Amino acid sequence: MKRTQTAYVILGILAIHDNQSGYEIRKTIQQSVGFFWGESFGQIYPTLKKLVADGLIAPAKSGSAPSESTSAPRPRRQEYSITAAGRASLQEWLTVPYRDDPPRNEFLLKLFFGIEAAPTVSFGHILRFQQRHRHLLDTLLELEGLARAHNSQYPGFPFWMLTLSFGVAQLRSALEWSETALTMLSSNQTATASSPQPPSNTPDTQ
Amino acid sequence: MKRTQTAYVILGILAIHDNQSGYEIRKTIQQSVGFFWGESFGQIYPTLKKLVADGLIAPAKSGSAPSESTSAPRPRRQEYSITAAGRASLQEWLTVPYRDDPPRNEFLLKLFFGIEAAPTVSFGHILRFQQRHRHLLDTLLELEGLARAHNSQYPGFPFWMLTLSFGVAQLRSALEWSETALTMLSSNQTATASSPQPPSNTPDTQ
DNA sequence: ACACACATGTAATTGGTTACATGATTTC
DNA sequence: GAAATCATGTAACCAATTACATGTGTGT
Repeated sequence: MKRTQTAYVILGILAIHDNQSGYEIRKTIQQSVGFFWGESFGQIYPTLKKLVADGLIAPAKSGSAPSESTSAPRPRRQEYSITAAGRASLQEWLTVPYRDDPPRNEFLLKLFFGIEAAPTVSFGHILRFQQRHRHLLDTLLELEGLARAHNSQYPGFPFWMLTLSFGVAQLRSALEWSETALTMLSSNQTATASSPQPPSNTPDTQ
Repeated sequence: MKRTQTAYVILGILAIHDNQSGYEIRKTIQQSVGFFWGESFGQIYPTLKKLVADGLIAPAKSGSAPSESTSAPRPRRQEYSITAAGRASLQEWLTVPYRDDPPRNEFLLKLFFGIEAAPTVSFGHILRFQQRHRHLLDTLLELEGLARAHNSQYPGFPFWMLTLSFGVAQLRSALEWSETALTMLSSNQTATASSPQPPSNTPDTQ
């Protein structure tokens, strides 16, 4: 049966750790697969309903601390757990060859057209790229340490490490490349040799 | 003014090489930025019309070989060239900090949930990953050679090489990782040590 | 004769983000 | 009492893919 990728992320997350609310699921996603996968609430909540309708997950009678009053003062908050059918569906999806989404890298695109802009422009993009990647690498290494310390007993642990080490390898190679790219660009810029003023710091687009 | 990314790819391509038809533009895209950017006809043709309407590109009086008959037997085929306004728009876009699209890597996702499936499943994904990446690396290195031989005189050349070397670096690092990943997986598979049968070769999904 | 590359376009659908709306609980 | 976080949901919008429709020119 055809389902969105979002559905399978949710199933996968619940397969690892049951009884999570939509809100929690999103946080878990960010903290585990966040560096290569994102989900928004606008996608998660509708998908949860569909999954319930299809019997792949089941709403749990909200777990801890019933707070001893009948009228249940706790805010409406729904936890879900994966069903046997859900696990089966997840497993089936896992065996299907992954499809690699057609790549779209705006950074590389702007770099490719770099000659059309002032020399500092591309330089600035690469600097920004470097900053972001350094930061991500730090985060990932930290995450790796935490995981090694606290999660090594989980059966899925080796797979988690695999994805992490992939991320680390890619980031390291990207950072190495960025160094050579910067030197290449500055050597090619003959005339405009005023100290390359890095453009106003990460004005947070998007 | 807000425009789609597609619009800027088209502008960029026409900035490098003018007078191309929609069909050609797409081919050029595939052959130049194809390894990190894709465009479909369904996107290109409508965008071309919009760009004309906005005065960023102009339909050219179809160039070569008017075939000397008045009724123009040649199939309708429209070439476009970039206008001054178009070039300005491209340059403006180039200065805007790139936005990195939230990543979505289904390969890593399936690998992350690998424990839920039979051990050979993840192994198979990585093998497939390896094959694809080896192939892409070959293509890229070939492209690099061709570019060095034929395009080194273009002013944009250094930037093209930069994107290529990035791709090559990323692919190499990914391939290295895949080797260690395979050995890790096979060492972890204690019991099921029957020679790990690679699953039926690349059944071309999507 | 057939297949393949050239060539342009539209419609349906999808997968997804963003913004909006609402409200409770906790923490400072 | 203000701010942050928890918590759920809907509506509007969007970029883009896919499939469909149509036809010509070229090479075998």
